[in-house]
Amino acid sequence: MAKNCNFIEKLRELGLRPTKQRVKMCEVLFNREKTFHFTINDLVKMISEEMNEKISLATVYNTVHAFEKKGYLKEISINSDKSYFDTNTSVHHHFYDEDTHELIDCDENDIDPVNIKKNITGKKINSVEVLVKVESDNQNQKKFN
Amino acid sequence: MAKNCNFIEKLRELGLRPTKQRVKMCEVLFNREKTFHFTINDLVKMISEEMNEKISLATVYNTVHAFEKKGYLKEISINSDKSYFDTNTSVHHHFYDEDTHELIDCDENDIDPVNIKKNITGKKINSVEVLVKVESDNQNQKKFN
DNA sequence: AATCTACATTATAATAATTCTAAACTGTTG
DNA sequence: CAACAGTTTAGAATTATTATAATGTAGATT
Repeated sequence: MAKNCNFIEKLRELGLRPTKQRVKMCEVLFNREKTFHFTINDLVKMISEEMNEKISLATVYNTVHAFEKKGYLKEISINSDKSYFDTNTSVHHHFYDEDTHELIDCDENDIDPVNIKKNITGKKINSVEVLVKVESDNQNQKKFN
Repeated sequence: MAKNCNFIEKLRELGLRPTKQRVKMCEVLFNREKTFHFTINDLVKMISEEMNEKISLATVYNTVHAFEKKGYLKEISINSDKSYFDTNTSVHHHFYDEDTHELIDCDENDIDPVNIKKNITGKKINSVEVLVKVESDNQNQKKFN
């Protein structure tokens, strides 16, 4: 769909210099049909699979945070040892599969809007996130220990 | 309220040896009117303030996880660099103050139950958590930069 | 096109949270 | 009270992330 030159233009619009590392990361992150979730580690793997040259880990962190600050990535809250990011930056909720550690988007229609009747005085709401933790439902399959 | 001997008895019931470290941690965590939130760091500080002897960091981690596994502590999801725990293990939601990094219980009546209309097939729901991120609402107070 | 400069990248070190390890210690059981 | 399994401990190891400081480069200026 979008070609490199588009990313170059887009980066410039955002006030980010279109370095080859950033353009590459745009391709990996945004040049696809569907949005997806990833950890920094996932992303490093994806990049190295699609590339002969390597992008430094520090650059991956820097660029992910730059894209996040510009609103093109969203960090997702999971109590875990690592951060998850989402290329879907719209307001939506998640299932988290505790078996596979996979993060899955909730369809907008699958969870009714959360009704917050009372907020904390003097504070404004920045975001409302629902995290539904799920696990395989194998009643038959007993664990050995 | 509950005295040491009660904690000793309680620990034994749970199949946890009532070592002096565990009893001490019970006092710090559960011997109070209100439930509260803490990080491991907070807890270590609380313990050292109330004690002449120290409890090893590894033991604090071990014991917190033991209590969590037994269902007397709950880990709370916040995208952050550290884990938050809650001595309130009932189903309830949270406000997270992004200014102060404070975690505040939602009153049960302040958020309507979350209605999940469609789950993932073959999976059972372990938990549903709402996290409402808030920030001070000072329209008047402009930021310099 | 050569030069300049602020912004970027990089390898590496540093930090922080957490887990692992293996030795020493201690409730509990017989 | 002896024995053993479960615990604690200090410190090392691991993992995720951020900081540092030298080098590289995009884009403006000459």
